[in-house]
Amino acid sequence: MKEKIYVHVADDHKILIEGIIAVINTDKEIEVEGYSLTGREVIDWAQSNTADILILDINMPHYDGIEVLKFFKLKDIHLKVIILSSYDDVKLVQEMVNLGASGFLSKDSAGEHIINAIKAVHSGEQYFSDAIKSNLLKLYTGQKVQAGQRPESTIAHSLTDREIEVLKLIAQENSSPEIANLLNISQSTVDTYRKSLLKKTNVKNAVGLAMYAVKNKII
Amino acid sequence: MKEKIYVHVADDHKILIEGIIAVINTDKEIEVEGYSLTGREVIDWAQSNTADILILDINMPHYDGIEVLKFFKLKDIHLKVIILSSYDDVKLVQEMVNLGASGFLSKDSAGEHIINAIKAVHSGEQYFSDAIKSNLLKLYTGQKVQAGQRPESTIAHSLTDREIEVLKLIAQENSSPEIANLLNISQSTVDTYRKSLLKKTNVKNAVGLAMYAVKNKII
DNA sequence: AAAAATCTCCCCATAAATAGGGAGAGGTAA
DNA sequence: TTACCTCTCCCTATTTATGGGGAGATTTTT
Repeated sequence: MKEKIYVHVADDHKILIEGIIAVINTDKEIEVEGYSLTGREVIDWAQSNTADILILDINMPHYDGIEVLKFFKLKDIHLKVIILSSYDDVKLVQEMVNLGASGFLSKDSAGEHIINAIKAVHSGEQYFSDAIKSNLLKLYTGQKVQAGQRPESTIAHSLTDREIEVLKLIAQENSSPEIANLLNISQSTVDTYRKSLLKKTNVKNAVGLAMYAVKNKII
Repeated sequence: MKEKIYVHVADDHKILIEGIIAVINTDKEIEVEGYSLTGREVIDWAQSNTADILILDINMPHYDGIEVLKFFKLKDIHLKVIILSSYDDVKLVQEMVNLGASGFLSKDSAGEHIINAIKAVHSGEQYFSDAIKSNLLKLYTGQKVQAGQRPESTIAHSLTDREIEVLKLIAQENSSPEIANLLNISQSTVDTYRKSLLKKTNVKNAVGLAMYAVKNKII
């Protein structure tokens, strides 16, 4: 008999976690080791984890999915991560994959896909839900997207790390002087980021930036 | 033996639906009659429904939960509805209850609460998750909130029609001069609305207003 | 009728955001 | 090496936003 695959689930909605556990329990090869309700819990758990795979929601309070992945990278924690997202956003997928995620599941997808994703990722492959794959293909037309290989690319007008940081803080109601303090840079610099953000996202003002952040799940 | 309670589940995330079904199946008195993935499906289903209770997500594509409730009211469809929301927002609860919802469950709450909510609502009571109740109490301090009775609304600081109009336009990236033009009022007036909006919603700036509008489904 | 709420407009003042420009340091890729 | 990108900072200037106050006209509620 095969050895079991141990999975940890992180999502701020308990109902969803219970659903995932219920689905996973239908498969004898996979076992849920535990779950976390916030990003902070995930990070605490990861220090001494025993699971093979982490199923990670992007939107969580106290460190979101992106920050969790960044933490893993920083601390050199090598854990196979399957992202669970409400949106089939390609840019988000790119960011996640670049941060080390091995799979990307849309919450729209049926439960059975979780099983497939877990097994694929556990055996070293990458797994993307169909909606994601077709969205990816739409973007990379002409460019070969080989299975299991990371698309390199640079999507038009993609935001830099620092710009995303500033964007988050803008969307969290911070003013430029406040952001300058939080990031320990001068207000001039923050204003420079504001300008480039407005240009790149093609919105009119800070409200537009906040909406952009919401749509693209940056916050 | 008691007769069964038939439930219909509406949410755009299939995984969550499966989770709810799994949880409900642990109770012998309750049966899931079917599910819908969009608001439009719910409306189609409601024309010839056979269920006792509808569990309704607020955020769905093609007619959201609020619009579904409005449709029920319009068509005089009397169906016991339990709202499923990501936010414990009191104002949202108020709106939902005024639109005829009988219960309000946060997605953060554990699965067992669904069972309790279904049974309570089926026997004619109202059901609110604990987070909601404590939030409500915070608002109605001093005012008695009797179980099973609809709070007779007018939450402190509810927004006026005009304020909501202005709020929408702010959230759509318009500046004060632009809004003044659009509504054919002076910029001074628009600024007055901005001020009262900031006070009532207790956010810091226009970005906060936009986020408030998103959370409360005003846009 | 009286009270309350809503919509409208104005004054003052300061803080913040937007728009244009330039520019150096450091790293990466062609 | 050259070219490019990113991060950082500055200057100038105008437009918006915020915060405080007051107040008349109309409608709704009590």
